[in-house]
Amino acid sequence: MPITLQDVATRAGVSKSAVSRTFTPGASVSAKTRAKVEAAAKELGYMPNVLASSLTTGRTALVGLISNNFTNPYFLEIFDLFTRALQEADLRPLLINLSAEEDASRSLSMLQQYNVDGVIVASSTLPPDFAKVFHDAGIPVVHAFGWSSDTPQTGRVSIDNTEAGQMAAVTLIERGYRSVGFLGGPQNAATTSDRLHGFRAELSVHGLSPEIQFATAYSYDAGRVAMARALDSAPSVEAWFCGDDVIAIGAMDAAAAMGRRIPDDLGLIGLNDMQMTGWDRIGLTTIRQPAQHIVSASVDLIRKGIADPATPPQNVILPCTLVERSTLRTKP
Amino acid sequence: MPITLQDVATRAGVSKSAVSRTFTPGASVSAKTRAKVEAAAKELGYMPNVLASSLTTGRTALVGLISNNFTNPYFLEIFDLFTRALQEADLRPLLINLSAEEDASRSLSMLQQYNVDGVIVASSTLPPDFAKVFHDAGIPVVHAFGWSSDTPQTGRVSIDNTEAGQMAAVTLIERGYRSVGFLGGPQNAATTSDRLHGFRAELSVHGLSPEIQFATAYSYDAGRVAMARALDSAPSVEAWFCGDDVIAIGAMDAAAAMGRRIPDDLGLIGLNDMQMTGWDRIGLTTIRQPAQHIVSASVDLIRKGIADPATPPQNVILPCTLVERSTLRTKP
DNA sequence: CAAGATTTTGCAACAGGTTGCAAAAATCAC
DNA sequence: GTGATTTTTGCAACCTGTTGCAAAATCTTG
Repeated sequence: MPITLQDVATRAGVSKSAVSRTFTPGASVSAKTRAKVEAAAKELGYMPNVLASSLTTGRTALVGLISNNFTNPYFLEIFDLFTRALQEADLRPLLINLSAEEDASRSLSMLQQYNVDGVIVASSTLPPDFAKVFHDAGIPVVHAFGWSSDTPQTGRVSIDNTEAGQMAAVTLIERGYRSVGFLGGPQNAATTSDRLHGFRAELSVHGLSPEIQFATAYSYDAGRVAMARALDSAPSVEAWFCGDDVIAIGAMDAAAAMGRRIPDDLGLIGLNDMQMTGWDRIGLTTIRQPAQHIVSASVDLIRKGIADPATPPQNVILPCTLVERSTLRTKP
Repeated sequence: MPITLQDVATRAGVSKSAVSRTFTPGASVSAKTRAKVEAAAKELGYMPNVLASSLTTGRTALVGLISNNFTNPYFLEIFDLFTRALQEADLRPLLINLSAEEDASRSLSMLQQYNVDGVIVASSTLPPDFAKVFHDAGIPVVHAFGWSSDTPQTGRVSIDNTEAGQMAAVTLIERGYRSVGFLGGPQNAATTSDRLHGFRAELSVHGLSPEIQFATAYSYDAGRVAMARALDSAPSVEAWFCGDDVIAIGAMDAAAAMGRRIPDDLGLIGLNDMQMTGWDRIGLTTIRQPAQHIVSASVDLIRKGIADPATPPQNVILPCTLVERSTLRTKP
């Protein structure tokens, strides 16, 4: 049913090769034959079959986009950015939702069957060696939003989470908070421990040390229960640095439910700066990840990796910035 | 580099055909050869190349997942459900973000190049004939979340938006609201007009007719500006039926900003029941779309369409339900 | 155990392209 | 215009699997 190379060749009165070359950038075809072929192709409505050509070229333009953060609204923004950036680069995202099983090797074999050109791991909770599996299999890979301070074996694009933690500490201290807490995301996530590390280090410079709590997930509910627990066990803490905006929102609601007013009775600072933190009824002060840049840098890295598989893995670390809203008291 | 059929065949001392048949369900292979082949395949770590086999079988297990709602948090829930359901069915979502250009034929040719087995259009704003393009090209397609009352040419799974509008009207009337408004999504969306139609019809039974406003998008900002305008032009309206939860949240904030307390001074009812409507600081009363069912029915339809391309397009219409929270006054 | 029926197997063609190579055509230099 | 270059072209092999077909092997049955 669909039009093939051969059909076009016959129609244009040339060989298959000529047609193939017409559609291969940089191949040798004379202007005349190219014209004939293009005319025939247009008449017939021909579209080369990417899959067939991938057999010989080894290229599919398919990129695995793996994430396990399908419940954090921030990631819708991330997916929006990624799909657009990939489309722009003429790459097609093959989406994998890892919420269920987090087995890298299963994803790997699936993506290998489809001959993906590269893989983007968009997750703050997947372990750093998750991406390594792809790298070891010879597939260009970049882990976005998940940089941590341990050995960099694969491409990474992220903020420096240690620095983010430090920025949170600096901010809280500036505002005169002395008794502060860290309400992190899942305890085993590499990003969480980096953030905690930076937060702690900066505090200790000022002779302070934080109360510590972990939410079990990057979600409203997890943030809410963690904060309820925290308010109970450490009621005197004046301000909390939350591991993520959505956790912070859960925390806000937990605090409100216990009659604490924000920011008068309790300060909160989040991380990410997802859109809805700017909504009136949220107004969360937060540390902004440069999502747009992280995404475009990731796609750039993948493109380079695809263009030249010998490219060594690269790390890109981008700066984050404070976004002031209304969950911290102003300078004392 | 990767292991091929031939490698396994040589290793196992059989022909390529034998290996191929071992991996083809229902093919004729003796237990002995199957065992030999499986052993060899395991040793070598062989994985059949889906793309190569798609050449002859015509099947890729790829499903185009098209949406243009990458800014509405509700759709993250939808993507989560779809990716899981597809994975469960051994289908792979090839994601297309149509936020930029909404040209069906471009998506079509892209997806044709990849030989997708089917297409799911997950959108409430794309026109009903968007999906038709795929259907006409002989690709099984289902339009989820976008059913409207016009002629059904393709598979559709959705709530009955007319009924949803009616349910909103019934609810508002029950609560004693007499002066009500419709704050719809984009005016040209088929779902919007159905909702308006049902809303209006039910009101007219009671001798009422609604104030009408449209937001320019399904987004917080659009809802906020539309409501600001609405409060200005129709300050006496007591309750609004919003086209969507995120619009409703924007509307809540606009009302709050103008000093209207909810639900005392103004009632609001949304549609979708996305997770965050249940957050304390939102607490939106809304009409729930059975997202889980819509998704699983969509995937079922696609599977049927793939299994037997002669299957006629089917429509599935699922019921919605009211979820009471705190943006409507209680019965008078 | 032979004849017939059934199952298993390998060959070779095929799916829709790409590409190295040598022949053919066009271009250039003189 | 001729020979040397350069460019364009088609042939045929190849990419990785699948499948119709006929031959080979195995199983039935009397």
